[in-house]
Amino acid sequence: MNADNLKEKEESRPSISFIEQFIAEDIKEGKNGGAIVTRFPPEPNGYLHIGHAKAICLDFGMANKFGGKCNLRFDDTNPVKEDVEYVDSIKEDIRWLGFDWDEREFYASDYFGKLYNFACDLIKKGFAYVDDQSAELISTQKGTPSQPGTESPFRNRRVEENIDLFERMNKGEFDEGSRVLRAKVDMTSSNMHMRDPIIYRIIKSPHHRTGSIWMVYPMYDFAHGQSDYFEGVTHSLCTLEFEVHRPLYDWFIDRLKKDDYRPRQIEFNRLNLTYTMMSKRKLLELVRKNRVKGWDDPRMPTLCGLRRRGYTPEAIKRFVDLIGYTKVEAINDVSLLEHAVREDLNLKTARVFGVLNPLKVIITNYPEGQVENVELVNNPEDENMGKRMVPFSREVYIEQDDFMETPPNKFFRLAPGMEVRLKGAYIIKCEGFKKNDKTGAIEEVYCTYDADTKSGGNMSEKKVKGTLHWVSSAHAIDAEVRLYDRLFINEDPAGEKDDDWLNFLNPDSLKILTGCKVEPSLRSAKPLDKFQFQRLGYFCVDYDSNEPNLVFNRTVSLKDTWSKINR
RNA sequence: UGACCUAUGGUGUAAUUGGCAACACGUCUGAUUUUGGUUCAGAAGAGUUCAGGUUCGAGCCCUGAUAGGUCAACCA
Repeated sequence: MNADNLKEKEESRPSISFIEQFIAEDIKEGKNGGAIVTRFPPEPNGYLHIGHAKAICLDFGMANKFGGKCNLRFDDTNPVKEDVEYVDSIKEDIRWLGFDWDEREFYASDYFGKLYNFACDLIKKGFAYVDDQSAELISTQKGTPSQPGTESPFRNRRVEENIDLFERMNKGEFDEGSRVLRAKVDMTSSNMHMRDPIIYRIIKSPHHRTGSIWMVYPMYDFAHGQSDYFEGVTHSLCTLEFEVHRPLYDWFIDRLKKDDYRPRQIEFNRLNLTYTMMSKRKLLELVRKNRVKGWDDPRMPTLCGLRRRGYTPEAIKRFVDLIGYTKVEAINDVSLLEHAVREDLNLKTARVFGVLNPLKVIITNYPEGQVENVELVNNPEDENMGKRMVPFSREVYIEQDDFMETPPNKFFRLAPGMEVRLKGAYIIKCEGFKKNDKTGAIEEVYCTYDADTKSGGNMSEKKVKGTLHWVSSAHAIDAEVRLYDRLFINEDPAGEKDDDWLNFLNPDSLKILTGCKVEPSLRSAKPLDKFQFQRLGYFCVDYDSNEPNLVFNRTVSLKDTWSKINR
């Protein structure tokens, strides 16, 4: 597939999400004067992962599609969980994906004043009250989904008393947990969120942006919709679990809005990936318990982890495009993500020679000390990527897997008496090998080469079934390669148990291979450069290496039909 | 026991709004290939959760089941 085909394919994609249809209808009906404003509202309490990428692509994508704008808004209403470290990383990751919020960077904390005033307004109109009860008592009074709640004895406090108490809550006169502000909605509602939801609580920890000027902080439900309103957001896209919050969202907007404009909440399905655990809480736990080296550990499904692993933003966006947005709780197959990565990297990456498990081959009839440079195409998919010269000599390394003493049927590589081509160089024939008597390991393979079969030469039409990658032993650079097998966990998230999820971590998700040999052209490779090691997969140069040599992370393996045949 | 949401090949999504169920991934064949990659050609695989109803005609509308999910944090 070339770039044009890909473009064609993308354009031919027929699906239009229900969200797109909703927005198109709203425009048609002239709602909000035809304006389209969306927002991406992360809480700065962790790093962004691939699930967020789905939301980001939608929020920015819909704005772009309809000529609108997308705001970046940090939902920082809970100071005990949040930190500037996360703010910075979130911005970096969104930019990496290729989206820009220009100057529209907002914080829910920017609206603390407005929200406070709105809360006072609700109190004055009899729509909110201070409750002195304990969390436990409030909780039991809420009832259950099938049984209505009962009203708090403080529900009908006088307005003046409520205002006074709320002000004093904010001055720090009361302990955390001693009082809350609740909206007066309906304790008998079938929707639990409407049973006089708590809208303000006392928190005395300093906020990462506002310091200690506030002692009361709004809850999500009291901040999100209003923030949307303050910013002129028209379409507030969020995940399915917020569906039951929508009546409350609308309830607050009804009491806040002063004109025809109103934001609309639309829910879509969250991303679930097989073998992948994406709960922010659990990712944080992995980092804290040092089960991974950090948020950007290449095993992490975080955007920075995937980046370090060698994923491209284009591949991630393509994947998101392929899975679509619906209201079905879907579990997407990682193989589709991996497909998207291969599709993108196949076009972009230079092919290089690297041998993961070296086995020395000695070409007995090749002159000792002779070195010749053979010419190789960097990327058969893209001529513009040019060619390179790779040194060839009497001793080369091939992959251990590429030699078998007693080969099975359909084995097209090297075995006693068999001929293969060393890619870009000569056809060689296996004449013998040295085996360790004790371990049975093959230590060296002896071959002869046919000088007339050099690539590009006259006799080069001679056909052999197999072509091997190789690295000249005298010129090879030692490298370390980290192989990643799937992202994370062995079982699908559906089967995941909450208590012992750490045991689901795939022990094979990181294998480190040392002593790998790579061709000398890689000496100039820079961190995050990506390559395709012939027949082995796509690899990305790591930036977190204490070793003097190159370290590669395997991005994704190639489709390997041989191992399937072998199975 | 309640409210809300959802149900289409193995997986994820479509179906011009009521007109022969299509696409992608995956799987399997074959061809080309100096990557067992890529590319190309082709195949198998669902009759749309079930039962009724409306209609000339239903994946789509109606009724009722069934299954799964969400909701009872001073988290977002």
